[in-house]
Amino acid sequence: MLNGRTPSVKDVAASAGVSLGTVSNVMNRPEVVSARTRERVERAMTELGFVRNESARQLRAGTSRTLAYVMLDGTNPFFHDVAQGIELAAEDADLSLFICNSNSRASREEVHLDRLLQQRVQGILITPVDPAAPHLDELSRRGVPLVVVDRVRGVDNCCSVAVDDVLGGRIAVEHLAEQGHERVAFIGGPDSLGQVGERLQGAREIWSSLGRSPDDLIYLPTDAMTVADGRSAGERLAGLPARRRPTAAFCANDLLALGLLQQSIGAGLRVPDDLAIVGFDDIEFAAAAAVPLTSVRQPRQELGRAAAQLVLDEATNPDHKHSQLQFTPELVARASTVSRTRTV
Amino acid sequence: MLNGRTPSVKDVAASAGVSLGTVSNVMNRPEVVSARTRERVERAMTELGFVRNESARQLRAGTSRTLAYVMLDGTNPFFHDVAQGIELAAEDADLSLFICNSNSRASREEVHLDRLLQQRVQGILITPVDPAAPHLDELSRRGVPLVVVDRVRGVDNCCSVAVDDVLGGRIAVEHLAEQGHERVAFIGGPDSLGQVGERLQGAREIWSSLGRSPDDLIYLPTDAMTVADGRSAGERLAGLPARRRPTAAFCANDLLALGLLQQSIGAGLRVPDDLAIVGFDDIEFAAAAAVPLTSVRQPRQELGRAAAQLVLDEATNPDHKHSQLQFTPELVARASTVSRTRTV
DNA sequence: GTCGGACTTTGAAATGTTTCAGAGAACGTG
DNA sequence: CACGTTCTCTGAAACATTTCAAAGTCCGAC
Repeated sequence: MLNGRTPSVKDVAASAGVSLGTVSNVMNRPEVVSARTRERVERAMTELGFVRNESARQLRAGTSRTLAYVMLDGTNPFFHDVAQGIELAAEDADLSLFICNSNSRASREEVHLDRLLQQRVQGILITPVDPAAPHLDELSRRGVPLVVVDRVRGVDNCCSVAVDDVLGGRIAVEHLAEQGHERVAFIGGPDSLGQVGERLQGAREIWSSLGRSPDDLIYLPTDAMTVADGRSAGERLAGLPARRRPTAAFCANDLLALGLLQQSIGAGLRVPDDLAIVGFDDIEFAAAAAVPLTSVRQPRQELGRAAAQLVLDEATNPDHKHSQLQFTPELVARASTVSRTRTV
Repeated sequence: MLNGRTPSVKDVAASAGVSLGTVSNVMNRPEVVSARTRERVERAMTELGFVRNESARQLRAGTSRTLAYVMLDGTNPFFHDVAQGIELAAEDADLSLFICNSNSRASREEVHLDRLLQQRVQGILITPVDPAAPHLDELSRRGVPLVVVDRVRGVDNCCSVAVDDVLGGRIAVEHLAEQGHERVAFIGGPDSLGQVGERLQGAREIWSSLGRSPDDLIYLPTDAMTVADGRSAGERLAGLPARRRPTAAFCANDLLALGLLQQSIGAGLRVPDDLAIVGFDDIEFAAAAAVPLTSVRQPRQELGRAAAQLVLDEATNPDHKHSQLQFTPELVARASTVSRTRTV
């Protein structure tokens, strides 16, 4: 009857001696079918090794069972933690999660979005290359539930989930000031990145509100936020005349901080005595560094989980209101700023 | 005409004044339709904002346009690099890649596989929790193209891609011996993991072939292969009586090595002078460590790329033969074993 | 007995594509 | 002007599900 073909509902129905509709009922509302037939159908299903064809289901039912996350940079563990949070929420809602990676390339991002549209996914979470990109508006216009993660869009035409970056900058620099540092570097870039700008802004705010001179908060811009950029920032730092050289650095993410840490130790500096370092994100590897890294923690999994919940609300709740969630970052002090502490 | 509905081929056809079939032809074999109509149809498509419904396409065409990778442990960057390699190959073949994460839980793995089956993905790549699990046989029996990545299955009923772990163990320990170490620790576990066993075996082989006593190669088993396990191994190492204490450690992966490095430096040891450390995998963070880590490099992206090619071959080539690809690992010497070297 | 209701099951329609045999049109050739 | 070719286009069938109105069955109450 079925020669090699993978068995369909029809085959199951035939084998169990019932109609198509009944088999479908067994799968979708088992309570309406009598125990006797249900059993018979279930036996037939396992005997034939039946596996529901999700394409057909989706085509007819009109609703897909997957969410998607387009992450920005696969080499930064931060985004994997966010993805993990999304996955947990998706699992709770019994959905699959499609993870894509734009690798910071707008063109790649567009290709992914296009495919996801074709797939008719139930909702899209994204950390966009450029939050202002028109193809994101396009999505909203089409009515695809959309949540921007770890970024914010100018307008409130979609949900977003992020952390208060200004506050993050404040607490990082406040911590350094408390440790007695009088000259601090801010390392990060490009400053076209909203977050970099905001973290720097927070740093400057608290710095001046502590009565320090703006000249003592030195901005060392970087091209990107990788470990390599951190290393080269370290070299630039070392090249500064001793009088102007900061005794502490606040890096806009942990990758930079890790690079700076490596470069500094390699150059024979003691951390934190010669140079204190604060990172941002608090990825796993921050705590695992040779000198455990002080970092501004983002609730990474929570970010993802909350974003998933928003996208689900938009997908299922007819009177959904867009909202911009903002989490509060938190300083985790470790040995890279606090001498003789062994917090891990 | 279409009230709120997303437009279908039928709508495009109506709007362009052609038949369904012609619209389909424009999408799938543009060469058979005249330039004039093609243009007209294309205009209609953009005007209506038509997006092909992939479910319907797949249902009718019988073939899906996605591959899937079920990764073992999302917290280990190694697997993300593998995934990246797969993604590149998928991109070349114009396929989407579905990334799942079993988090080392067999139950989670099964859920994912089940969904992928329902999705009728074109092929599955997997780093399984247990390469001998019966649900993997199940897949082969169903005829789903399957490739096991970074593991090998006992029998040759499916393709696999891995690295020569015995050789990896040999070159790591050979390197340490060359550096003059007389007592070496092997850190890793559980040894039920095939790879751990093989790396240990390689270590032992070369050690004895160099005429050293088996007593001087100390096996420190761990519960898992995380940074935390590396730290606790470091504590156990420190607890050994000075006479028996190794001067070098070979860790079965980089996470362990990073943990060991952190613990050692925190305890005031100098690396490599007091303790030399070799890792395995050569993840990005190995090179980024405060003391850059010597590691046995696996060609991570290549692994993924090769696996993807195998799965595609199985999916498309009717006389596909299963093969077990084995890559050759390579030692990357850095400062954690070689004093006053600044290789990064 | 018959009726009404509760509980099951059925069969056909619908979903949005692709495919393919064949219908039409256009045109040069004999 | 009939014919064969070549180039385009069409229309219906097929894919595997879900849904839902309607048909059946059973059972206790009157």
